[in-house]
Amino acid sequence: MSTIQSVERAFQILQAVAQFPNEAQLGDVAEATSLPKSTVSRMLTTLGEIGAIQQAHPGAGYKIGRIISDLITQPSWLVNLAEPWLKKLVEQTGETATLSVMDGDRLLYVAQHSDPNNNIQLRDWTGIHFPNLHTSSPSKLFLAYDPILQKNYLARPLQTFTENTISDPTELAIHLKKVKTQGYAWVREEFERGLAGVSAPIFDQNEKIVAAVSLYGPIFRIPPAGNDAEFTALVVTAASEITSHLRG
Amino acid sequence: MSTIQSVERAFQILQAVAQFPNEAQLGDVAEATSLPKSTVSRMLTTLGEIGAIQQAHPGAGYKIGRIISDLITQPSWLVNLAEPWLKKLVEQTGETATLSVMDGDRLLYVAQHSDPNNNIQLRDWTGIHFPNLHTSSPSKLFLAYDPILQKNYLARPLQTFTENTISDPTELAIHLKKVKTQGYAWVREEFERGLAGVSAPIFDQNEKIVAAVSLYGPIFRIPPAGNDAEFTALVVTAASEITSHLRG
DNA sequence: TGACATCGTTCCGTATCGTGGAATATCTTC
DNA sequence: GAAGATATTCCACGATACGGAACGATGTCA
Repeated sequence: MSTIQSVERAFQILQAVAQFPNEAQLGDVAEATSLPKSTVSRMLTTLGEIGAIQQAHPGAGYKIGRIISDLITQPSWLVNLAEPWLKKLVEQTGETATLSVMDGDRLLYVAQHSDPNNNIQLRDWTGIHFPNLHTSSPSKLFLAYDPILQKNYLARPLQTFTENTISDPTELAIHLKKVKTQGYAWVREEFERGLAGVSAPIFDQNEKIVAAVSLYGPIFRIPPAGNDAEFTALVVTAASEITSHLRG
Repeated sequence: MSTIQSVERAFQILQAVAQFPNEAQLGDVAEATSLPKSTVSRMLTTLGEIGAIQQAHPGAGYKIGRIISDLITQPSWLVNLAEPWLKKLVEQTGETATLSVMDGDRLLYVAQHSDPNNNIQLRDWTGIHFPNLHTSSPSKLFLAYDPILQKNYLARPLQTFTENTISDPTELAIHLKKVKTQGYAWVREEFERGLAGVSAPIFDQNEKIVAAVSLYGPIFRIPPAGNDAEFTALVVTAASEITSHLRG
């Protein structure tokens, strides 16, 4: 099948604009793409109206517009549903809020929000599949509430990452029983030094865990064990409200 | 001026694809955009060849392609030139390497690289204009080497951010003299708790400072004062090599 | 196995759209 | 005010994109 020349040209122009260090002039783009200035002008006008290209003010140079970055943020209904609660947790604590689900036998992070003004940030886990279920708080919840998953997981060797990692299967089973009883899970430097957080489960109408809400941060900002009740309650409440919303 | 329908349609299709939680089917996109399937098919083929849309395999659903995210990374000649050294610093230390320049009377971060495997990350400063020159290590260098900038800056009140901020103009002038003598600048929690790093200057052929290379991280991972010579030397060496390259 | 439904691809006549050179408008510099 | 540079607009034209129809591939069901 043939392709569409105008669309190919539009992306040539976008890539040319993206290559300029600051802002591109129309003549620069025409030169870079070997297209007539009238063609480039019409393309830039179209891309400008779409929002794929922007100018600080009329007459200013051109640069890549916000629409391009918006295309990479791919929401889903659960991500959309949970977003207000994740943002509220960030507002309340300044720490990083995430949403995760199980995808096969690995945890999948599907959304992450954080305070953009914090210099110390967690890396963005969105889209990442995490196999080491015993070392992260959301996946501990899935292990706690899903006996089949837990049985299969404990049958495998548990890798040790830090001195805090719970690698003994018996010890982990006891720990997961406690997680289920209390209805939330903590990790403190069990996967990596400096990283701590708490998670709470989101259930569907069949009382089945479908997702987990988490609040993470660098350990020096996270309340220590024994003094974390308020912080924990925020996450448990958020997850509980999302569950209620999910049930209708 | 008129706009280009095909380009508008292409972005309609991209936005439709972006809205699907997992992968979009051709029929889904046709429905979402109210376009005939043959039109959508031709568009998806074109966007696929460009790389703006991708399929895991033929017959699989469609999702946003890598080209879109590439458009947001905007290099410049200095950014391109410095990139190998910034990446090397990240490899050597695991910390965050940045490149910054002065833009008017504010510091501008133009590039940042970090180890993607670190959970504790610095937020991305790229594109940010930073006015508080006395609290960041690259801008201390500009203050140290540019007497006019220093004179004008010291004439203004210096804001205090932490107990480590040097807010007294006399004390700052003495500190900047030392920075110029030693040829690098450190900050340790002078702007925000937990944040520390070192910077070294890049000079042009006229011995004028044009940019600064920095290596930042959370303070618990950064070598303490008195034990930072090796860490400092890595940055000074990188900046010196870039200067040599710049000079030809 | 055959019928049927659904999805995606390809074809092709048509006319709409995108083209690009030229003219014009705007802005900056001297 | 003139000259130069940059960007915008116009418009005749034909090349391109269009979309319905036909077709091929795949999956489901009796």
